[in-house]
Amino acid sequence: MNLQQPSTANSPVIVWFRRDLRTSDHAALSAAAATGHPVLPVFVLESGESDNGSASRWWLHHSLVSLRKELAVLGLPLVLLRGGALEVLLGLCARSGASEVHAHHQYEPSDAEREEKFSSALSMQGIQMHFHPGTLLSEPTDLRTGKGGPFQVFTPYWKAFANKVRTQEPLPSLDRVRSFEARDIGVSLESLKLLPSIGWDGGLRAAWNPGASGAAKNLQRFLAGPVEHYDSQRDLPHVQGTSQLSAHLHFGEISPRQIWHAAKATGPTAAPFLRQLVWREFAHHLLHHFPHTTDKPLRPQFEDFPWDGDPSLLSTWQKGETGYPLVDAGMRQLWTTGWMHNRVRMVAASFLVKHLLLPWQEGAAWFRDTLVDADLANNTFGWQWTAGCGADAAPYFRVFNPTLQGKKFDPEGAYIRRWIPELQNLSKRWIHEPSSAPALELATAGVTLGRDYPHPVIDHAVARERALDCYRRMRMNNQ
DNA sequence: TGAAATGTTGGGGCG
DNA sequence: ACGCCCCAACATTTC
Repeated sequence: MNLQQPSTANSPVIVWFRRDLRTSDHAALSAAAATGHPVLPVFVLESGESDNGSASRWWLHHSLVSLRKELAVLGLPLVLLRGGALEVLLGLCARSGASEVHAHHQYEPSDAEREEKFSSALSMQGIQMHFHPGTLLSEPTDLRTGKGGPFQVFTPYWKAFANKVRTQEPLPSLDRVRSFEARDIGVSLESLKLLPSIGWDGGLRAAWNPGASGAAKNLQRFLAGPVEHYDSQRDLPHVQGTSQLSAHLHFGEISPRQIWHAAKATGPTAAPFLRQLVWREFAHHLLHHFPHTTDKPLRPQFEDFPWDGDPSLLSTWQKGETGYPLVDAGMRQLWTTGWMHNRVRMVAASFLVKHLLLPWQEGAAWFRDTLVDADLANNTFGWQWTAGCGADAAPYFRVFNPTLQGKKFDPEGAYIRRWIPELQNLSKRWIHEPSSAPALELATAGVTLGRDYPHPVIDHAVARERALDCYRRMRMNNQ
């Protein structure tokens, strides 16, 4: 039976916005516009989405505000709906008489299967569903090892990427687009309740400007200077030496190929930064081929690793009260701004799994809850890398010394002072190890350990030995 | 995209 | 002048 609705020149084409909240270099929007039909942009808030931490929801709210403005420039509305996307889209097609839906692919576990399901369910109703690439520079299945399997080590992946992937130029920008009259359809942005009910979001507002224009601004700032010294400065947490694009990229407010081409145009010095973009590709490649790694270690010998640290220390870590300044500064930066410098992420994450012996899954969950850039693929990859149980992983015996990392990457203590004001007046000699500072130094700086700033929750040398011991035991058990 | 322990070397103080 | 020792600086190995 043919259920196809009569498609007229006035029947709309729906653009289903997902994590691609931009109007430039937007394959789905461009394809819809090219049909000549009126275009109906829609965003569907689904419950139970993986990125539903409060910080992430805050970002989404403001990103939708921004998208609505951008669409208005093209003469388009943005319809907001909530519920299961399939039901919602079917309903919207029926109501508006649409016969085509365009969207970008997404790449989290079960997305591929789900997109299959969408395509067939919609085609049953005579509606064409088109999923476009555009969220990544390469599809997760594009690159294969010589043996035909997925990569598990970055360097060979990087080589294959450099050899095979040709990144297209971004799409030409759109002029006005024919719009579909969407009156009386959809709900208000406020009713999505994405904003926090109590005002804890001041730090986020001060730090970020969600949306495509904020993304463009960060890219421009980065390419105007920091990109040149990226290799040496990206590890300094008190310097704005990184692109600050992670959250914008996660929500698709800017496309990876826009970044790729803009960076490349600045010359050969952009190479280290471009390589960093390919880590994102690698993380998505891994998650696609090993979807179970969101909660299980990639390397099976870690299945029953004894993560038997004191569970009460999880909240100590979350609050930034471990007594190790670099770890605490990072955790407080995260809580306040929804973001943490990457070098500090490595140190703070290593501290949770190796010093505190708490499961990396707990850390990953906390990061998903609090990061504005919370991204399942990147986050999963990063945590497994840190714990030593993932792809291209840090060997387990590589235990970061948070004090040394502080001295090395924050030699003046500027980052510590920014996020731990109670240590403000401690000299750079002692700011990374207040618990070793002479009593006079502490007194002069007005710091009483245990009152103003905590004693270390565990001694570094002791923790290191304990972690190495667990590793040795695991190796024994797997022989 | 470590850190700590251990090993090696070479300059200089000193008898 | 010579050998001995100390130890800082660097290199290598181990976890």
